[in-house]
Amino acid sequence: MTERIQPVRGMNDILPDESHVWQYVEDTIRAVLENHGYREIRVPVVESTELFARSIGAATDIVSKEMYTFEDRNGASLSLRPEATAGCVRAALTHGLTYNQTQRLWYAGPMFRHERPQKGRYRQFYQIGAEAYGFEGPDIDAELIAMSARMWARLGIRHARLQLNSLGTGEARAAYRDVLVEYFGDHRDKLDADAQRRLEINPLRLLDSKDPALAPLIAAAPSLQEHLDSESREHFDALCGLLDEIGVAYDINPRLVRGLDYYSRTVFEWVTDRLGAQDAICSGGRYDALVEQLGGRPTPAIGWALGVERLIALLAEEGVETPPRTPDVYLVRVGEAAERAGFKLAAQLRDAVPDLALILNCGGGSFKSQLKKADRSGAGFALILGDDEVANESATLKPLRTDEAQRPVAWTALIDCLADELKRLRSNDS
RNA sequence: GUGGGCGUAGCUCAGUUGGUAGAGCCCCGGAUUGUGAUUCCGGUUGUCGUGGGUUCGAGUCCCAUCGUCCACCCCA
Repeated sequence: MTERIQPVRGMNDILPDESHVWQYVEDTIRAVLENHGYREIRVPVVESTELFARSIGAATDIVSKEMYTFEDRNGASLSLRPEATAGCVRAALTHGLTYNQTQRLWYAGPMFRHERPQKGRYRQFYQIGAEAYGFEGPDIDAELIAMSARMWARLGIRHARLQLNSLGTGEARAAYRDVLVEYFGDHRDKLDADAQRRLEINPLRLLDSKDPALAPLIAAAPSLQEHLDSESREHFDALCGLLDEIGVAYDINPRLVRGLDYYSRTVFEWVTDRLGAQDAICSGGRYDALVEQLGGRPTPAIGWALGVERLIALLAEEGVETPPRTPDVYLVRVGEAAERAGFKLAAQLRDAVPDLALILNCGGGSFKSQLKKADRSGAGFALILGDDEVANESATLKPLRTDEAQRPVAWTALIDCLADELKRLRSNDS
């Protein structure tokens, strides 16, 4: 045997047995997004490396060591997108979507980060995200958060909690950063190499360190909330008020800081205690400075992204059932004459009843094994075609999911019969 | 990038101190049956992740390598 080619590490196949769960999640979320007036945008998987360096931050781990970066044939440095916000903003600027207008957008697709895979973390992973441009007030923050809460409800997810914080404006955040650097700098001797590296690269992230040795130091650190500018404080209080009003519960977590440089003011994260280390299923926040940073006019912006794999894992963890769509009819053909007649019959039925989900048994097999397959397919009916049936131009319609008796149906009556049965099947479903 | 666990049939796994590769599920054929559940009989499936080494002999011991899982880091 020839040597097999292995799949790329951290990149997964989504097999037929699981793809229906993906479709359930995608369909449910898409419906909620569209119902809130968000419209789909599709942006490239590949962008100039510069775009990510300028938006996410050149010093972040994502950009400095996790991107799939390569040169194209002209020598330009390109990267597979590690997230889609940068691409959405770039597309908005390219096409003038934020010029004197607001936008509500959503996207879905694969992202790429060269990390060591583990539970809930893969090198190719799927995100669905929502972005809103040009909205100043806290009501859009609340809308985006409420929309995500509504998605969990629709999907059947119960174990997700909302963490909320405000980083303040860019200036306030920068000032606080300096205060933090000074504070932790004074206690440098208590920081291990890892923490010291964080202090250099992203001091805010020291606050959400998991290292218990740092806990006392973090607890005594100057608080972000105290350094919030009054405008951000008002915005944040208003957001909390709006969430209170519609009954969306949240925890204010002053240690919630985001890893991407572009965030400012409102930040939030939906976390769960059911998924192990990768516990964030959806996170986002404001990035009011990003549009300008990428060459546009100052434009307020906010968005979130959810991890589809994590959502699906959580769904399984919560025991949410997502049964696959089953066929309506499984056509069993026994014998050569039946195979020929059945093939033609199947084509006629499919043309006449567009909604009909019909599986044609191919490749033979005994009558018994075919019927077994029909049963396992979950079909509502087996339509049996043997020598006898062909001889008198009929087929035997055998209900599989009920105790009803099988009955012969003439070929000429089959289309009407199946249309009727389809109606019954569909009304039973709902 | 760092650390630890694990790689045996399509799937889930067993395989004693080194001695001729197994079970269940699945799949296929048949018997029984209420033409499909149950029960019974028969059948197919393996470079034991890969490459070296030790040994008369390696799935088992040693080394390397790849993959995978979990955690750190990072983050959806």
